[in-house]
Amino acid sequence: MNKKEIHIEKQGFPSEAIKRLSLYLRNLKKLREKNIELISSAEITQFLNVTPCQFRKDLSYFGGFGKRGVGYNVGKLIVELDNILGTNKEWKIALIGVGRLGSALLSFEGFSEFNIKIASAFDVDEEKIGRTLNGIEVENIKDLERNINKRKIKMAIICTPPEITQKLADRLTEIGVRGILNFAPIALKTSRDTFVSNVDMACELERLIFFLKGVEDGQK
Amino acid sequence: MNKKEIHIEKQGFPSEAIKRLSLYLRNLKKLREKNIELISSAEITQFLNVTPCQFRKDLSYFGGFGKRGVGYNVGKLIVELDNILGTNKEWKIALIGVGRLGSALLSFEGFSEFNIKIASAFDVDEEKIGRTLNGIEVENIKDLERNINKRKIKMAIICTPPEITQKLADRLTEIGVRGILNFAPIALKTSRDTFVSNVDMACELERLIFFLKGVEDGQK
DNA sequence: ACGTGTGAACCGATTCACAGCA
DNA sequence: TGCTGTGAATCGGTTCACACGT
Repeated sequence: MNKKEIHIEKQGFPSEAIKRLSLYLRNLKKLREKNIELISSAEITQFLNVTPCQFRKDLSYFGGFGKRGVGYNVGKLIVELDNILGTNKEWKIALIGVGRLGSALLSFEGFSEFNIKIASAFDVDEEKIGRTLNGIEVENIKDLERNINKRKIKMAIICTPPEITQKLADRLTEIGVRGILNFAPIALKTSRDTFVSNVDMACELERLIFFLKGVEDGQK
Repeated sequence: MNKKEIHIEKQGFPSEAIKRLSLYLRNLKKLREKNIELISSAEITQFLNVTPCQFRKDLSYFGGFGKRGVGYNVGKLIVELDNILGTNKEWKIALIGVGRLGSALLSFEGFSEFNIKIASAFDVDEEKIGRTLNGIEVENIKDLERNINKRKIKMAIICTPPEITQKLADRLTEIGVRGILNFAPIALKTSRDTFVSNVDMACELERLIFFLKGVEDGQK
């Protein structure tokens, strides 16, 4: 997944910074649970793969949330980040393709920490349609447009076979879905105002192998 | 997931280029199936989110595989990329954490196109240990070191709860695992010579939401 | 003439270094 | 003094533009 897949006007901050803000938010919430109220950029980045400087820079794109000579108030910063990221209201997402990966994602706990809720699931398979998984009824993909419109859903996760993914993405953008997280091994083409994030697990592994191979070759 | 998570010495080419090579390889194989023998950089990148120029540049890091004024021979380029990426020999991977996501990955077809084979699976859950999923027997995580060493496995996919992930990564690097694909929502810290790729689905979605939110706010 | 291969120019992201404030 | 906030410097990756080979 990659910044270039997200089509955005110039923003003044790197798109990767947003992913890091999510990371910070998650960790701040852990700190709050431990009743830690104050934290410096050096302390919080200690366990993330981020430099203190980058942490401060990322925050500075959105404002000055710390106190010089002191650090950041954990509770206050959580509120700010919740605001910036939109985590303070629930976001409904449709999931398309209830195969193994799809059903794993349906029951993935990790989304809830960011107030993300899978609100609809679709599949082509008659076997799956009508069944309920993790509280969500699997619907017929023929009803995609109708149901997504009805529920005013603006985001989708695609985990279908690659052959049908592009057409699906076209249908989704057609009805106003503006964010797509794509797990199918294909690079989606979408209009400029739709944000796509491709997670290509095979390519990811492939890259690891490449670097591993380099090490092994070097040892020979 | 992100270039900075991979610890590498200066290579002279961007780490992202490797992911793109995988993408090219996958598409070249599709072209070969359609009996297309010759392709230009402009033609192949038409359906990928890559410019012709970037395609040529990516290849040029590893050599000149095309013919000027002509294009690239599909079959020949596949052989070259297979070589560069190490896809010409089978890679064994261990999978740790056979929850919903883990078992989805165990049966993910997409790895085979790159000659990637999940060779071992581990879990802590007594219920799961001993069961066979997609031809792989789930083993007790206590036997992690013994079995990974025995099978000379150098790579792992982690899909455990985040609390135990760091310790697991430490155990893995300890016994010589040098590549980790991490799905747990935590930024792993590892030694310099271990390559880690973090796939953090929640942060990924969070970023989509951020940009969507921007659009909606703009409309108000 | 055509499409590749590549040094140079450009652009965006990260890091540095220090001014500013508690 | 200590840590934040930020313009400036640096670094790395992408894109440009054209020389080169077929």
